[in-house]
Amino acid sequence: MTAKRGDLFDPDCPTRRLLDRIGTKWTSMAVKVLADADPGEVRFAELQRRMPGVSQKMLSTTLQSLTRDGLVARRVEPTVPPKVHYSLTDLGRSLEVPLSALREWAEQHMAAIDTGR
Amino acid sequence: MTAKRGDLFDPDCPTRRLLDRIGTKWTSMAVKVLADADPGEVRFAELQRRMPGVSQKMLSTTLQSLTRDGLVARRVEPTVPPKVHYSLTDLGRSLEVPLSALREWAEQHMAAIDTGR
DNA sequence: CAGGATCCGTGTTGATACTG
DNA sequence: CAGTATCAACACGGATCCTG
Repeated sequence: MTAKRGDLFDPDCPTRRLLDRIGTKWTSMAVKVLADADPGEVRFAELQRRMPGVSQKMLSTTLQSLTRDGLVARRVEPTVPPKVHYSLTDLGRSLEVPLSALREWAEQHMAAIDTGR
Repeated sequence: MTAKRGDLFDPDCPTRRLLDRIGTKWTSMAVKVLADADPGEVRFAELQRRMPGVSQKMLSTTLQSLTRDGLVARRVEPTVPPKVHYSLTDLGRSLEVPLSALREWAEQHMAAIDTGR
């Protein structure tokens, strides 16, 4: 609130806080998997299947964080056993725009970066 | 090459590797400071002055990483004492485009995220 | 002036086991 | 199925001292 807009040097700078979130190991991958999901909704186990290497704990933590931040919606079917569906919110989808721009840049230039070293 | 444990989700995931870099604590700030720099070149001590809170070690580490990746150029004046100038490369400047889009998103939506919790 | 070397606290990640 | 709980390992970041 009192932080100046665009002030990267403020500890509460929004850009840094955003990068703290999408920069964590599994967040960006989860967002992409959800964005690419065919029905829009993906269940927990299916998410884990599409994110090779993620542990249950980390997937759970990641999804909780994204849900708290309003980027992901969580819908529970109270069946036995329960089914939990995750999907991007409007906010999450809006993040996809700059994020996909970043992905394009990454895909175009990271190879050059690797060979350059 | 033998696959290492933990990161075999996709042998080529440039996006995550990019986020690993710009998601670290000081990288995005360094890029922005260099992008906004008036003469384009900034010396080590000046960079540290413009990045409140960064330690010598972290600034050094950050700049080495950026330099290895070809995002930052390092120019040394062999004087005594030496002067080292840092600047963005063309590649670094091209990253500024998607990165500034991300900054705009952050400034517009992070407040909503905070209030939403 | 620029940055390397070292030590260390802390947070994040991960493996494993357990539960409603 | 969809998590939670616990413990251990490790990388990150910070403080400090040292050097060409």
